[in-house]
Amino acid sequence: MADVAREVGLSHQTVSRVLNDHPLVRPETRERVRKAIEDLGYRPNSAARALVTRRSQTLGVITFNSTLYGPASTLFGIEQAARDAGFVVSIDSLTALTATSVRAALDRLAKQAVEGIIVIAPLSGTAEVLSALAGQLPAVVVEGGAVPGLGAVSVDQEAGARRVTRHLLDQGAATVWHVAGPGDWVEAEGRVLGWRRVLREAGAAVHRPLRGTWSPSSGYQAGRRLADRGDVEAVFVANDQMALGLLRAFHEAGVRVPGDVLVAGFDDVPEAAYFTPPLTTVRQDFTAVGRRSIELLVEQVAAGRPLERRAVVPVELVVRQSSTR
Amino acid sequence: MADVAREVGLSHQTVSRVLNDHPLVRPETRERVRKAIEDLGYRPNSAARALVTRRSQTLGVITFNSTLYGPASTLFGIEQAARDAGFVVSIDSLTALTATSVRAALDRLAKQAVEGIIVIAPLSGTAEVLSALAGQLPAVVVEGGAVPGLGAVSVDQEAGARRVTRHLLDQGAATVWHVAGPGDWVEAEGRVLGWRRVLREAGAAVHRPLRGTWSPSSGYQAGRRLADRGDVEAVFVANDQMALGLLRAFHEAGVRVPGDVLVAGFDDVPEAAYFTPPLTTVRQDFTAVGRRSIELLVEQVAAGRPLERRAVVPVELVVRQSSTR
DNA sequence: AACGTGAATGTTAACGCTAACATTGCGTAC
DNA sequence: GTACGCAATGTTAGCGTTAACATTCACGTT
Repeated sequence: MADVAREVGLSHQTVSRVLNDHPLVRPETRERVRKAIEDLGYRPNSAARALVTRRSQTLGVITFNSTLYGPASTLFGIEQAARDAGFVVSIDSLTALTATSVRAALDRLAKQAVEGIIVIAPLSGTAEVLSALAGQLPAVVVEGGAVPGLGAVSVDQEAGARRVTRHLLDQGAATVWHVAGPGDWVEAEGRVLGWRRVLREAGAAVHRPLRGTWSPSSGYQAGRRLADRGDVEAVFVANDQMALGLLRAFHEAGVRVPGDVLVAGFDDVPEAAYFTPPLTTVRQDFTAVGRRSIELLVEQVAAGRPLERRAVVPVELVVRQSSTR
Repeated sequence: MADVAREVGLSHQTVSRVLNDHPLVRPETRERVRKAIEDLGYRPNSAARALVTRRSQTLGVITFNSTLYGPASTLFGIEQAARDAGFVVSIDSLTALTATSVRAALDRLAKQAVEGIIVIAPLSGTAEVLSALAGQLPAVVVEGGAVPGLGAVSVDQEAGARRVTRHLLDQGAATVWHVAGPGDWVEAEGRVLGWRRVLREAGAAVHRPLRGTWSPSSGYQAGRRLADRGDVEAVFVANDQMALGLLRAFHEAGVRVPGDVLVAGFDDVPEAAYFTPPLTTVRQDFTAVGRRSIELLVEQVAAGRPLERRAVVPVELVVRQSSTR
């Protein structure tokens, strides 16, 4: 910076002013400084700036299962939005989702002096661990249940489940079976709730949901069991991956979809339209989730303290062959 | 730090020594300082440290299409390995892959004073843009072709393509058709090369590859065209997503797989085993790619300058129903 | 007893930047 | 013509850490 100042015959402070768009600099001076910066290839030292301003311009993201379509897309939205807001994103992905591992991740991010944190760790237990953060550091929880004093962004799981269940009933099914995700996942429970509510309202039989792990193989197993029953008319599977496994099991068992059984999933992964048959599903706008998370977080950072805020991202029912006769 | 020093009645420098595991500190003193740090909840200021050491402990990653299974998994491997090596990872994901956007990303990362960069941007053109980096900053290119003076990690695409093509021939096909990825992708070309070579060696007819975009819909279109021909015995599709689309097209056209046509893909996404029929494919160890990238990068960072290094990650043929009679 | 030696600790000065206050100089009012 | 105000720029200090050099002190050597 001193070099640039010398080059234009001004003080380093004026150079700093140009860099920070301070208004009290003559336009002509500003230009001269800009040119000198360019000529000398000067780059501001972010560590020095962070030291004196006490702002790292960094946001931390704790994520779990980041190779799945959903979290990966959310991460993508976060990164884009953070950049637009002038922040850099530091990722910390977990291999296991426990109180200890989340705490360790929080610790690592704190060490980096992040100004705020987004947690994509949709286990019900996460909320508790994070409540320690409330009042300390701005944070947003994605699909992690409500944490008093923090931001929360979630997809309207229940509405999606309701819509897809109603759709299956409308297609003539007497009732709808449900292959749920793991019980300790917030998203899984939201979907169970919506599904059950519609069945109750419609006076349809409510069978106990089958539990899967989100993986295709668990969907496959659920599919085998449902195929064996022989009295199933419609199945709402809690995500597209499991729905794929279920379709496979049905196919092997000679159960035709949608001929014998109607099937619907959740997520709308890019592959869903090309399953056999193309899968009816609920589209989640993961990128929007990422964007909204950053909005909520940046608001807190600007306020200089955590704030309780909530955002719900709407869903969209996508009807395809697997659920239409 | 001064507070800690005061607490134990020592100088701040001794505290610094404890923090940096300097040997010349009495074990007893070390313990006292550790305790005071704990008691006071002191956290070192990374900006101050970065300022004086001129080391940010940060590595940058430029990625493209990070919502796809491959890049997302690679990213995951990178993040894990970087953490183990004591580095923090800053992600910059691109929405478009052009010389300008890559340069902009490099610029943003440079501003963050990253100590090295990994580029997951598998277009042939990337190499040129990055060659400007050679000699400047340690960098590793993933699947981006060789860049003189930089590290490069790639999956052995050609070997994978050779193996899968030979497998299809072994199953009795007179020749193998190929649905390739976009021509400007390094991976796509590697697969074309391996495929063609095996056909040549076997004296089989080499048909012009059909070009897709990696997406299921492009695979679907290719599938329709191949189904129309009626003389196709086997197809090697350049990735699993396109293979899914192709399977769908075949299904609609009444072409049975593997009865009428043998099909194989590439990647081994988690869904592949549950396609209809389960898909023969080539497994890529994306996590290993991430790990190796960090190894190569850390080596350069330790050396204090870019080094030309190459790592090739092996592949594995996974035979499933789609290619076996 | 004086002296060197080396382990353990202390002191000082940067690192590159911004905040806060200080100075300059020019136009305007009286 | 002096005083004032305000825009534009300059000067100084300090953010929290580590590097480099300085000091102290215990101990063994001669």
